[in-house]
Amino acid sequence: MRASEKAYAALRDDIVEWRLAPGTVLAEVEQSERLGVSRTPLREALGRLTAEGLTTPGGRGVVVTDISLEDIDELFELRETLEGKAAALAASRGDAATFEQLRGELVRAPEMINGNDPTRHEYYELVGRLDTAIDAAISNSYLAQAMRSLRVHLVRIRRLAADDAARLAAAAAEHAAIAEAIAAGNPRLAEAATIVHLHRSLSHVKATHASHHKEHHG
Amino acid sequence: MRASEKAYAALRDDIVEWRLAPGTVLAEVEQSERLGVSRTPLREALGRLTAEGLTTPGGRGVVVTDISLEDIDELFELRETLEGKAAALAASRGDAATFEQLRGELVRAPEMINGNDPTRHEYYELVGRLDTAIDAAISNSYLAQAMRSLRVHLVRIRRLAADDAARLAAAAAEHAAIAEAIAAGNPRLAEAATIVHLHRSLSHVKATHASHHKEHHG
DNA sequence: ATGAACATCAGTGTATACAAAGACTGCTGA
DNA sequence: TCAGCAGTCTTTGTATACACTGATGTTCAT
Repeated sequence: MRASEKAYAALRDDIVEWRLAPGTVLAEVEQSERLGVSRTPLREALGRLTAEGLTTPGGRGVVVTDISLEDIDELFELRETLEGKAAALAASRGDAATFEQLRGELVRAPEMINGNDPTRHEYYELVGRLDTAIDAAISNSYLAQAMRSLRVHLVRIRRLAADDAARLAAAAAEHAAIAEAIAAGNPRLAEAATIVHLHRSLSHVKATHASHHKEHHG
Repeated sequence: MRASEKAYAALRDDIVEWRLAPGTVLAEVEQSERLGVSRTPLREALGRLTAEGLTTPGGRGVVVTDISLEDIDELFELRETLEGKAAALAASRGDAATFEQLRGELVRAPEMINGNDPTRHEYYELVGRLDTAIDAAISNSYLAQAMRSLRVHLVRIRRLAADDAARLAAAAAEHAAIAEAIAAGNPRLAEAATIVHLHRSLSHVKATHASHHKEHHG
């Protein structure tokens, strides 16, 4: 594995998993020593992170960007636009059998969620497969790229919300509804189902974030 | 000016202005010598270009990405989604006086187009001001960023289309309609006006491209 | 003549040394 | 005591040397 790739993956992970808090300044020598690479590949990694919006060039060095509550609203506003359109396109252009299959798996998702894997790896992998299927179905590389660049930030936010079993089960049902609409070739329904799902996710995130805040400061 | 910035600006310009044709491989030593910078800042420039999608890592070195006719369709599909949403948000959140002012200027745009400046600098500057005003009005940095990253590719495409006076006058009228809808605070009308404008632009680009193709090969 | 193995080389990936810019500290003067 | 300034020192920006990889061509054996 290339050193720049290694540094990028490590830093990205540290930021997404909140091990590097927003506002942290990433000094080049400090990080290059910590990650065991030289400054050259480290700078390349920082450049990629900045391009993705996970870091931003601040006065001295790059700093980890903040995600405030307003940012989350903005993020979901864009996400609603992009994923709504993507779901509609997938319904128009996608292969019905593929999404019918995914719908079937999603309906049985509660079994995974209540299983004995605390990381819910199997569940998240299934949701990832739905994303991938939509990406492939829309056959629009620019839109797919735009959504990919958004997902980084979403993973970061997901880490803020407690992924309790109840919410996950509800989310699985919402995903199943999206898959069903796409399989049925109904663009407007697919878009609507996506928007409903995103709004519920947003409400959940904001509710959790508010309680976290209360817990820490109240 | 930093060397990396200089290299980035130069390469980006060369690609957007079609001086570097799609498929051209940008070898590091070759380009660094041509631009008078060392390999280190040049690599940073190539990284930024690749992040923006103007170049792509191909086997040996990075190559200038192609823009085919299908790509243009995909690009406008995403553009319709993003700019349609942006216009709607601007209508909801923007300041009416600002867009009323812009509408007035756009109505008088034909005078600029038929003026004696062959580059139509004044006209493009006015259209740019409309874009900027919309960016500011939506107050959504993620959406604004997504649109900015699209505009690079659009400039590249614009260079393909002949910007004849007739089309420019029509485009100005379409822009005026968008500004009017935003000033009136009518989101759905603003979105519709944007979609109409983009479709007409796309038709014009494709028509020009087709005739170019015919001219060269027929 | 053809195929395989090896050598050579072009070109990227990485490390490090050097240069420049900017911030912090301490001093001086009012 | 505080403002201004200079010096130093940290940190980024750039250049270059070195390492490694993959490709290409050549040679030798069959």
